Amino acid sequence: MRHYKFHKERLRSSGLRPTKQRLAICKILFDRKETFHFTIEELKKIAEKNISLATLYNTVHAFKKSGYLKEISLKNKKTFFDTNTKNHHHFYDEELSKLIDIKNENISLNNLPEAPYGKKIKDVEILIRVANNNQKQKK
Amino acid sequence: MRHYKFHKERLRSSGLRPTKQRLAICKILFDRKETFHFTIEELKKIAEKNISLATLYNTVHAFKKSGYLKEISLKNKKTFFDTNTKNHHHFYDEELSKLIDIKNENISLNNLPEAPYGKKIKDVEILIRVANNNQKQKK
DNA sequence: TTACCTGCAAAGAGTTTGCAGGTAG
DNA sequence: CTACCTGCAAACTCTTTGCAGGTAA
Repeated sequence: MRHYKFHKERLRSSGLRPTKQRLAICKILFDRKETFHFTIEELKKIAEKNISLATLYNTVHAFKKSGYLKEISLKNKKTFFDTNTKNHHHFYDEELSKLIDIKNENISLNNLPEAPYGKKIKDVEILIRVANNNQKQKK
Repeated sequence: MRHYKFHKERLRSSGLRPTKQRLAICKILFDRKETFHFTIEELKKIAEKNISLATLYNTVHAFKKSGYLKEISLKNKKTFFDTNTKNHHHFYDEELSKLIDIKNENISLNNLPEAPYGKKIKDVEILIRVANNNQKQKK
């Protein structure tokens, strides 16, 4: 429970009370070195014991709203979240349903197109789909 | 019914018989100059009269499988399809739930990162989210 | 104590499927 | 005539919501 205070802080600043279920969720999401990509279902499996879906959904959505989590655009019907909220992009392995961060120095756009009239660019998301080397390249 | 033959051809090569419902769907999707972006729900609304959801889903999925339609990655829970199957990218206006094609000459990546070990790049998808100029920039 | 939180189960939204009657080849 | 197709409604999956009992402040 090393990061307990940060967890409480995150919850408070998301407008949530620090309950033991929510602290357990924080531990899973934020007590790790690596970026964590997950669906609610996976989070449920990891938390397992006794945290209800309702609590998972409401906590995750509060974190998303306050900027502690980011949602990723995918074709998948399940929603993916990312604990890395910095501007960055992803590889997506459809076979494994796994996301992998792309380090920002490894990718860059050289022409950002102009937004349509009256619109402003909010965000750029690049998704690179990958497959195993030994498989057919185009589905 | 100018493109009738092409519609039949598309259906045949997707393993489907050309029935009048499916020809009506083809007309909506392919008898147009502009790229068409749609959800099944929108297609249903346009077709209206008498085409069932089952027929819409099975026809659209067959076209996707045979490469006449492309599915777009979005956070949206509804699936978006695109009649432009060439490699290209999109603006997405979340307020209107509208996709707009980006012309390929207006965008380019200068460093494509190396795929993770044992993987090969299949596809790159860039999504640029836009909002009205007079609104808050970050959600 | 009071407002907020929890788990459960039911309701929603989008998509998929099973089936009995209908149609293309 | 046969295999495939259609519309309908039921089933499924993921997500959201209502509620009655429980907990943080």
